[in-house]
Amino acid sequence: MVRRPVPRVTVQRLPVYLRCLESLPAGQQRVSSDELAELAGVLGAKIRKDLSYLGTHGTRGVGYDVEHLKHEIRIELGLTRDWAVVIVGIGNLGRALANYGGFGERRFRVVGIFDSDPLKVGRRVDGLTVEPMELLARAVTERNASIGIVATPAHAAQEVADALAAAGVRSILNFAPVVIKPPEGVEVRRVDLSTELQVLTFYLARS
Amino acid sequence: MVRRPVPRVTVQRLPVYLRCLESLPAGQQRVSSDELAELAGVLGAKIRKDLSYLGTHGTRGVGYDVEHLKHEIRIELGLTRDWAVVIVGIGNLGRALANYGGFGERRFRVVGIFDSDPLKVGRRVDGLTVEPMELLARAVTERNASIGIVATPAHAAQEVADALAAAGVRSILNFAPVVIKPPEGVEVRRVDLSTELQVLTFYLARS
DNA sequence: ACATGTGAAGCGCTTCACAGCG
DNA sequence: CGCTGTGAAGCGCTTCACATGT
Repeated sequence: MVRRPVPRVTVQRLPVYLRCLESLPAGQQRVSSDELAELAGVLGAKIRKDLSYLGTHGTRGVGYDVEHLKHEIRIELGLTRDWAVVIVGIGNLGRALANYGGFGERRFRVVGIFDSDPLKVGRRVDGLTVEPMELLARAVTERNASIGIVATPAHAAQEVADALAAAGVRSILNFAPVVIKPPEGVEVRRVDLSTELQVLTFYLARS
Repeated sequence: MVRRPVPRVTVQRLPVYLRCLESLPAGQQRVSSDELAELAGVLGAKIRKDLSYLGTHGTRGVGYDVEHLKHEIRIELGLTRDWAVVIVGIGNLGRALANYGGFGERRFRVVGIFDSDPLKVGRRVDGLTVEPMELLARAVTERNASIGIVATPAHAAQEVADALAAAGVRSILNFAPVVIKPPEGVEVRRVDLSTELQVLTFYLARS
């Protein structure tokens, strides 16, 4: 019960657990590890082990208090404060992300959208105006953005990531179909439609 | 050198390796594991181990033949034939996916786009017309779709996944922010913007 | 000389199984 | 009794280190 470091795989599951908890009926006060596991598509033992890293206390013979557990996970994930996000690359995907409603629910605020194409600069997307890349650095600083979303074509992604890092962004979510070399001190995660489809065809091709 | 089963993690990296190989200068004939590793952001030993599962043969002292290796990986991933894809849910994200250019390069063909909203049915998106859900089952069969993309709101995702499975789809890529219970015999993968952002804030919150 | 291919060691995560506690 | 919390075992992946082959 000492506070061991939280394994990366556990961190990746916590948002899922949180969402499952939020999907429970409004009146439900308690939940067992097996019940939550069913919703999350894992085994009960994994839920208990994962939650044990948070030092969370359920009640033996009873289960977990839903509200308390949600609160614990939110604290762990840093969701008790707002996070300012900038999006670079306002093509189809960037526009979809800018319009994505899910940001607000989780206290992510899109504070700037940027594109290098002069034809796109000035357009309005979901209440924001597309700004030129020249304004990125100042915007990140002044609006205190710590997360950058890269939705550019592959060839521009590394340069944009470096620019975001230089501007002070500490976390990058990369939607460009390319591996970015993480700038020093910056956490990069990749979301890659094309890769996911190819994993699916691997299994399709041999079944 | 017997053909052991390819580990899941290796399958997930093969598309990345393929993309890195394709990004090499046109004239380059050979590549070493360390060189490819640098591009892919991994260690050389991992490349060699991963490729060993394919029974691929590099040349000791020299490296891998680029064209041959690309071909081997494409075969392994089932990318030597076309795959028909249907997209369900034509909101911002679904529209962005329908417009996504990367499909064609990898031999994925979008053969149908569907939405339950009568106001969206009939609209044209990137050369396709949005069809009503009632036509999904027949379309999957007649157009021989094996992959379904779920881009609906969370509350509709399970139902849509089940409908896709019933229609004969064997692989589903789920963009809805919810865990889908995989229908019997169907491989489901999840792509989740909100989850990824929350993983980032976990690390932001403690640095 | 050089880079691959691979046993073996190391590491981290999953799952088991049950002690502990309400 | 029921469900959590957790050592311990099991499993799969990563990394090492070097024998192997050109």
